[in-house]
Amino acid sequence: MGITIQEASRVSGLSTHTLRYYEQVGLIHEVGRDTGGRRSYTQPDLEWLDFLTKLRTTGMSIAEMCRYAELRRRGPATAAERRRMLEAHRERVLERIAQLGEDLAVIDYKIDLYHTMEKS
Amino acid sequence: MGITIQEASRVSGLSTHTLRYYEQVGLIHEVGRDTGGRRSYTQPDLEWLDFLTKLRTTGMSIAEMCRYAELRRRGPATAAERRRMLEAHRERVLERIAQLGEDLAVIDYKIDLYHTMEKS
DNA sequence: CTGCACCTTCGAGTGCACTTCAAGTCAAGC
DNA sequence: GCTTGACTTGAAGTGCACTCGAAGGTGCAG
Repeated sequence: MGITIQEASRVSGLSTHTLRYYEQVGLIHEVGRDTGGRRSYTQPDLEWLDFLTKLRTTGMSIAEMCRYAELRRRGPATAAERRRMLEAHRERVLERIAQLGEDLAVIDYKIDLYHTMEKS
Repeated sequence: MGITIQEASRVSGLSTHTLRYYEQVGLIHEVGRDTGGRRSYTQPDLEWLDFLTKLRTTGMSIAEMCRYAELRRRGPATAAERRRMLEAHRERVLERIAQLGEDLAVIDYKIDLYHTMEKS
C-alpha cells in the first residue's frame, strides 16, 4: 500500500538512516510495516515528513519538533497550543531573516571594497 | 594598550572560551599579550571579530573562515581570492534567505489553518 | 536453492562548534 | 606574605543531529 524506505528517502530528500532516526525519536509515529516487517510509507507520512523538513530547515530543533509531533498525536484538543508553537517559531524565523539581511549588507559592503581595491 | 579578554567578550558577544578557541584554530592571529602573558585585544582585533561573527551567523563554517583568515594574513595579493570567497558566500546566504521565505510561507499557511479551525 | 541486495534493530561512532576541566601563573587587596 | 580571583595552557568533554556498523531476516533472479 505504501512505498519503501528507499523511495521515501528519494521523495523526502532525507536519508534512510535519518528516516529511521526520526521514527525512533518519535517525530513520525508508527510507520506501517509490510508482511516482512519492512517500513511502508503512506502519502500522509510523506506530507508530514515534508512539513517536518520545513520546520527543520527553518531551524527548529529536533526536541521542539518532537513536542509538536506529540501534541499532534494527542489530537484536535491541542490545536491552539500547536498554533502558538508555530507562531513563536514564525517570529524566530522572521528575526533570522532580518539578521541575515543585515549581515549580508556588511558582506556586500566588503565585496565592494575589494572591487574598489582591485580597480585602483 | 588593548582590552582584556573579559572586556573583549562583552564587546564582541563571544564567550572568553570562544575567543581563546578562535585564536587556537587560527581565526584571529597572534593576539598581543601584556607583561603577565595575558591577552590584550586591540580595536582592529575587535573589528575583525565583528566581521568573523557576521560570517559565522550567516552560516560560514569555522573551516572556511580559517581559509579566509589565512588569505587575509598573506596580504593584498590574495584580495581577489578573498573577494571570490565572499561572493560565493553571498550567493549561499541569498539562497538561504529565499529558502527561509518559502518555508515561512508554508508555516504561515499552517497557522492560518489553525485559526480557521479554532473559529469554526 | 542459492546468491545477493536490501531490509530490520540496537548501539556505537562522527563532525561540528564550542565548553569545561585541570593545573599552574600572576597581580591586587588585606 | 597570603589569599583571592582572573588569567594562562593543553586536553578532554558536551550536545546536537545525524551516520554507520554488526548481526541477522526477507524476497526475488538465475
